[in-house]
Amino acid sequence: MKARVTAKGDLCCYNNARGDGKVFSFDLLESVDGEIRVTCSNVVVDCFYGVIEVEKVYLISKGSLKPAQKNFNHLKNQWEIFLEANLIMEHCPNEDGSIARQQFSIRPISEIENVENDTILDAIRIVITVNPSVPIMRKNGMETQRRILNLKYSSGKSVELTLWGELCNKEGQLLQEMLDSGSYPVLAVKSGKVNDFSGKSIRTISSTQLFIIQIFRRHVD
DNA sequence: CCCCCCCC
Repeated sequence: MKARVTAKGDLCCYNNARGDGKVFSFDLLESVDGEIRVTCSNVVVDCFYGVIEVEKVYLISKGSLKPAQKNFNHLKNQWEIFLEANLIMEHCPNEDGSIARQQFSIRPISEIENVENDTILDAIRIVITVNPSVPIMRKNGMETQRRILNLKYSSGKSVELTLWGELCNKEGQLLQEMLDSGSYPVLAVKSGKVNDFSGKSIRTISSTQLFIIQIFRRHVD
């Protein structure tokens, strides 16, 4: 397949009953078949973890298909690819415009109120407020950052989006600067999680990605 | 072939 890397996971080293190992996953987008997660381990990690870059297009052969692990993988695909040491992977230096940078599965505007808690969804909304980042002590004693935004939901309504961790810094800071300077960014949220604390809201998880896809200037009469 | 998602 020829596909673009849309996300790259962290390198995980583990030690369990079967011994030591390392593993990492990345996500691919193909122009016809859409998105799929790829996982590889050990010697394949050594060859490719440092090489694979988000947004680049690769030709990949000889991966094996297996059912998607829906607990960890929220992509719209019932399959995953596992790459073993016999894989063939090469970078396509000619950018292929037929493959998007990311794929979003947007639900109808009225739907979020009826979406079940913990659902993973995508959303494309105008950001109408951005609160400062604040430190939060997690239940495990580790400190993290939290930043609450409001996304325009329908006329007169907004839905809260809570950013956690690193997303508060680069992306959250940029969004705050845009609002402060009189712009309304349109934010695409890939893989946000629906929360049910005093009404429905959305929060980021570690696989959430944020994209600013358009910017409106504030209207002045 | 690991990770199970953070605060009120």
